[in-house]
Amino acid sequence: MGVMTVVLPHPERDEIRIASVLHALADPVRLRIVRALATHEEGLSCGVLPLGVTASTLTHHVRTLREAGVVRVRPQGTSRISSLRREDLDALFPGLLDGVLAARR
Amino acid sequence: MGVMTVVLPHPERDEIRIASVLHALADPVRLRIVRALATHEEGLSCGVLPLGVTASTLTHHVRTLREAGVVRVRPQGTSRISSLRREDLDALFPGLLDGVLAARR
DNA sequence: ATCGTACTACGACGTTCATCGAAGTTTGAT
DNA sequence: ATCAAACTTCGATGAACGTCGTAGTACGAT
Repeated sequence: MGVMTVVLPHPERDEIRIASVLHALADPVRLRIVRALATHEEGLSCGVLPLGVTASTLTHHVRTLREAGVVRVRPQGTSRISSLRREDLDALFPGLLDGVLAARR
Repeated sequence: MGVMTVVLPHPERDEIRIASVLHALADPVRLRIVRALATHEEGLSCGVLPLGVTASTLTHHVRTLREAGVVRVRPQGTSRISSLRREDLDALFPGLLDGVLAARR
């Protein structure tokens, strides 16, 4: 019975709050995810990344990013394709994302 | 016996880590402090801000910001003057601070 | 020397968080 | 109809966090 396919809730642009975004970005694993997504405009299935956490932990992190408005997630087959919400973030907090990504290491 | 006056440790610019900075900024009270400091180049005693937390909680927040490298704190009389480490942050993460401050509300 | 102000250290408390494993759902391929 | 792969949900666990109150230290003024 379809529960997995129930639409994934994403905040509208106006609902994105800076504190939530910062909290979402303030975790090493999630930061690595964001960096990876930054180099894959098309989006990608985070499961392919070598993050060193279990699948259920990854689910938790991707949900945190999605609910904060940092990533957009769309189902594709048995996978979920995540992509950075660059336009929204740049519009709301111009420079923030670039600043984060500029951090070497 | 001077314990209060023992130098306040600040990370060098090279020691500032993006994850720590983001974590430091990801709290409503600390974000209000940073916003206030952004409009006071000279720095100010955070105790004067209407933050709605006790003095000991404020100490905790200012220490978090200082240890992350977001603010510089210098003793002055019985007070501590905090100021934003704008140069360091802009050099390390160009745009980040401006992006955070650009967030309306 | 005393006092008030500004801040800190310490300990406690409840909450949130990152993590995992086990069990379950969905989808696409066989 | 079966099966495997990708992901989710649930519950548990230990760590980190924000908050406070109490007690204490440092400094400036009286």
